[in-house]
Parts: sequence; structure tokens; C-alpha cells
Amino acid sequence: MDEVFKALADASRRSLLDRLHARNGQTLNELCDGLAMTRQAVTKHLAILEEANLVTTIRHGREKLHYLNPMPIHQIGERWIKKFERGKLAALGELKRQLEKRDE
Amino acid sequence: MDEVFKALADASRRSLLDRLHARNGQTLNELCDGLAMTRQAVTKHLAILEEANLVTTIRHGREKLHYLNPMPIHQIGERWIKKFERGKLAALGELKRQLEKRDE
DNA sequence: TTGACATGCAACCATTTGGTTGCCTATTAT
DNA sequence: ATAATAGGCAACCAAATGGTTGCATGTCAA
Repeated sequence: MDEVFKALADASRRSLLDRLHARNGQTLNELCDGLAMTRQAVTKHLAILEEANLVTTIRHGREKLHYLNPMPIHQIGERWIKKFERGKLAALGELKRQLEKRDE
Repeated sequence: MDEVFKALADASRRSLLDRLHARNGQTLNELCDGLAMTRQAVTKHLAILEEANLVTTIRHGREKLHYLNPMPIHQIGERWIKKFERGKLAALGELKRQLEKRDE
């Protein structure tokens, strides 16, 4: 779980996921296109995404195809975000109440 | 958005949010209890959470009360995670297909 | 078979991060 | 008044992070 949060903490990595979301199964060089980074930097980012199981790769000859694995993102939604959804309104209400009390 | 992701990337900070989720409106010292960290380290974490708008504080005499603001978490769920929910099954299907093709 | 293409590996670098210690200030209780 | 309590500030530090460059390797096409 921690690895997933850490992987998502970087904007470049999130944009790589976005690109794979738009078109799955891209090669390393395709994913580099248009990014203001060297290929090696992208390689490192993809390694982190792979480590976090957000991306799965398949070698196909001299190419390496990258596929998005949406499960970890889904799990963060289920196991973490939803916990804060419950009680969200209560927390907001309390926050509002306390902010108002401040001005007494 | 980036600030929120970065704030959530640290396990200590997520645990602080958990604690506030369990009991809202705690003081700095209360939040320090049981953590293997100095008070100053916790202060820094809370500052990052505050910066990301995940926590709002109210001074009350010499105490500083910390309140959870669940909105940024909610927004990440809405604006980011849900995007990957759509097409999740398609992506998983394609992933499976490619993984099988690998063994041909 | 030889050159071009796709990727991998390793060393290096600056900056950020997560933490510490030491001391200072403000508020409350005795 | 004074001691204890709650928190703030600043300097410092080691390790992690995000990036680079240079070179090596494997694979495909002419």
C-alpha cells in the first residue's frame, strides 16, 4: 500500500499512468515522447510503477510493452478513501462549528 | 492536487490522519502520543498536512487543535481514482489477454 | 553481417525529505 | 510571581529522490 501511495506521489508518474490509461500497451520510447525527461528518467519512473504493481510489462522482441494494472488504484479507493468518506459530513460539520466558535 | 498526493505518500502522515479520523480536534501533544518520533517531527508532518489542506488548526489558548478536512481526499477519489475505475475491467481484460499471449 | 533501433546498467549529482537537538515564547495553574 | 505546560523556530544531518551522462547489450532489417 505504501509503495502505491509513494508511486502516485509524483506528477510525472501519474502522467505516465494517464498515458497508459489513454492507450494501453505502449513501449518505453512511446512513453518518452513529449516528456521533458531523458529515457532513463522515464525508465526509473516506470520501474517504480512496476514495483508498486501499477504497471505490468511484457517483452516482445526488442520492445517492452507497458500495461496499466488498475487494481492497486481501485484498492486505495476501497480500503482507504472510502474510510474517510464515511464520517465526511460529520467531520465537515464539526470543522465548521469549530471555525465559527473561534470568532466568539 | 500534487500536494495532497505528496502529503498522503508518507505512512506517518497517513497515520496522523487516521488518528484524527478516529478522534477529531486533538492537540499536538496528543497526536504525538505513542509515536516513535519527536514532537518536532510531528509538527513538520502536520505542517505538510495543513499545507495540503488535509488538516485545519485552531488555536485555543496555548493549545492548537487539529481538525481533519476530508474534502481533498474526497476530491482525489472523485477526480482521479474514479477515472481509473472506468475502463478498469477493460484494462484488466487486456492485461490478461496479453499475459496469455506471452506464452505462445 | 552490419548498422540502426530499443532497452539496460552504473556512476554520479543536486535537491528534497524526514528526522534530530537545542533553545525560545506564550499561556496556564499554584 | 513562578513553575510547568504547549507549542514554535532554526540549524544541522543522513538518506532518499529525481534527474543526468556514458556505455553496453540484444534484436531486427537491409
